[in-house]
Amino acid sequence: MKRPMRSVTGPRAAASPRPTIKDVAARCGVHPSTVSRALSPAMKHLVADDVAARIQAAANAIGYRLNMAAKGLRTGRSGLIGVLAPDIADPGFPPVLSGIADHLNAEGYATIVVDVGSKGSEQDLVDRLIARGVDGLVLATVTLRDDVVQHCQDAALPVVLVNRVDAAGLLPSAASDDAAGMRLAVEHLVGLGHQRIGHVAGPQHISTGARRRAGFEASVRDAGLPARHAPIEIADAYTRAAGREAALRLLARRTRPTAIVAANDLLALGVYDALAARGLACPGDVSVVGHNDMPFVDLVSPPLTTVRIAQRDMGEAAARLLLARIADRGVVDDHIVLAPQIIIRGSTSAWER
Amino acid sequence: MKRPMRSVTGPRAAASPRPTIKDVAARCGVHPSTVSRALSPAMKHLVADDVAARIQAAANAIGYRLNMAAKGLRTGRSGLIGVLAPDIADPGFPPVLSGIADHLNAEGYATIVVDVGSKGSEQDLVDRLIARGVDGLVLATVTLRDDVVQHCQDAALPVVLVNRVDAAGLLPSAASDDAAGMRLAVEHLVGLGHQRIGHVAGPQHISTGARRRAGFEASVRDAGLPARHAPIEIADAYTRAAGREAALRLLARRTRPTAIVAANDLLALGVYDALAARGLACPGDVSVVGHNDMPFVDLVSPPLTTVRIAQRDMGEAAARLLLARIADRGVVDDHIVLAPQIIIRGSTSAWER
DNA sequence: TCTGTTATTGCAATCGATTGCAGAGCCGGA
DNA sequence: TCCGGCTCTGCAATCGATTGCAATAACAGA
Repeated sequence: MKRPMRSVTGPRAAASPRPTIKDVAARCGVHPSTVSRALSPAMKHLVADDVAARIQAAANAIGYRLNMAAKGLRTGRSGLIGVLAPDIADPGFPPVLSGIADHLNAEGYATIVVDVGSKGSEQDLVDRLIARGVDGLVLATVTLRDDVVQHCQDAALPVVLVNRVDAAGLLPSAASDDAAGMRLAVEHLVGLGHQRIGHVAGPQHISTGARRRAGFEASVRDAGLPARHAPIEIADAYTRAAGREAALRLLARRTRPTAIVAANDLLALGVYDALAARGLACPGDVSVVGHNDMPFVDLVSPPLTTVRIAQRDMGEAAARLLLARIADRGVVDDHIVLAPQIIIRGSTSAWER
Repeated sequence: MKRPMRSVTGPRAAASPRPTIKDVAARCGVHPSTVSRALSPAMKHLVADDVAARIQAAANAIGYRLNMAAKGLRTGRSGLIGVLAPDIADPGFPPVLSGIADHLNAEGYATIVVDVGSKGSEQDLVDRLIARGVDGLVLATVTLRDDVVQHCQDAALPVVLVNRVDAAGLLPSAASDDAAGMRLAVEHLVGLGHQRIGHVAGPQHISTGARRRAGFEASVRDAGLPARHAPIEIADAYTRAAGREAALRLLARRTRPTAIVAANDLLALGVYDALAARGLACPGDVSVVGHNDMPFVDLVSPPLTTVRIAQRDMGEAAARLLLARIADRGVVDDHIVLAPQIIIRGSTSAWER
């Protein structure tokens, strides 16, 4: 009776409307609430086994699928998680995203990825996610002192950082041990006999930039190198071009470093460019170490020696952390740090002179 | 000050519940329906200007945000689009995704990306997206003859393919002109004097694999090369390892090709591996051409000559196509094909002997 | 002054699922 | 035979927003 009515009323009525819990109920001669219970693992124990089975069967028969929007409206949980990424196209990010999404997926959550590119304010993007009712946010974008964080606090939205930390260390995060990574790099070079090691640092308002720089300074100090033998130039973005510029400045110094540690593989590739521009050989004249071990850096020439960080694990850890926060808002803030590993390839060699 | 307060009141009680349309209504002394109209661009003309302004102000004042779940429930449109990707970590995909997401975002849609990795059946993933009420799907995974397509048809769900086409050409799609791409590659090599050109083809159940192969065959024929001088080996996946195996088979042939066209950059890198394994130089002994121009292939050694496809545009076109379908289900199916471009780098050189 | 518009606003049903509460039926024990 | 207690199911309210319809007011024209 209802159907015909509808098709008269509207243009798109032809497509059979998705079956609802009511349809299943009608087919089984039970009340919708019973169907709801039978189909919910948590409430299933409240309904008789045979009835539950009948309902299950009917649901399958007519291809019933739960409507998440309706459920979300009633329960206040959407099962949606937002992920803010600085740039999806950055080759470093997909593995992290994959780790996040896989874990969340397994737990029944769906992931909305938002690229915070040139687009309007990050605030606004967050607001749109809030409008969608996300249950939490994974931020891969946060700078050391960031408004977005406060914004989320105000909205009482669970948040975790991935591959970043905030200045105050207030937010839970999953990140690589930046200091340890730099130590691996510096010790590798020192072990090869290098005495003058430069650093192309990343932007200092990003935690990886600041922390890797600090790690570099500490490692170099511990290795007994005087500061003037460990010059630092800061790149203003994590790009190949910025790496090139910074490296050129480093190479222009009075005492040229025999090795350069870059804060990031992209920067390291920029260092390659700079060396080429100056007619210097790598690793013959200058050894280079990167950071992140992003895909295909083993294929560049020379294959890049770099610090591998556990990106997938990082993503998964972040997801787990977020879920824990969502489940119990009183949980202690956690900082998961993942151990890096140095991958020695062809861009570093012994220095003997 | 804020934190303690919150923790005193209880784990989540303190967080003031998100203001609803009712709160705004109460604050303005009007009925919720009036608020709804005032805040909806399409219905705004129904409410007096001064009232609308008052409502706007109040909404801003208390930080009101529309609840998409509720709206979606009522209107039947979620503003969510699902994207099925074969593998997010594949460096070829992010640019496409970025194109899709940016366009959809600008139109007010949010994108849920699902990695169809080792995970359970694709059907199931689609069902979960349907449960979330997605308004449409972008499929980057479809094989030539695929159940998923039928599944979506059954669900009356608008679908577009990206970087793929279906065997029957029934579905709208945005893809690169594979035949033209292969023609560019072959003509480039023929122009360099190559007379024996091999092809490492991609999996034949994927449209790019089949179409690029066909394009190769046609181009080679048109160039006047006999088929026996244009051997083909099929890789069983788009991976570096599979490319290596196929290339090894190609190199083992009686008359070794002097150039190899790979269906994909990843396969081309596998060809590099095979050449290295056989002690052959590229491009000295064998020239290599890839396809896609994925990030950083300009940095490998030698820099890869490859066919660049317009990935970002492809994503954007797919998004536009999908939105058109959603707006008007009767729209004619469209196949958008994007023109490729050859990027000549260091992996190809003249053949003179 | 009366009638017919037109411009605004309110009312109430609705989307689909969840859940506290109440009622029905049944069992065993006294 | 009656009662407490248990299991299972139904009822109805609810989540937040939208929208067809009705109601009111204001206003123009006759």
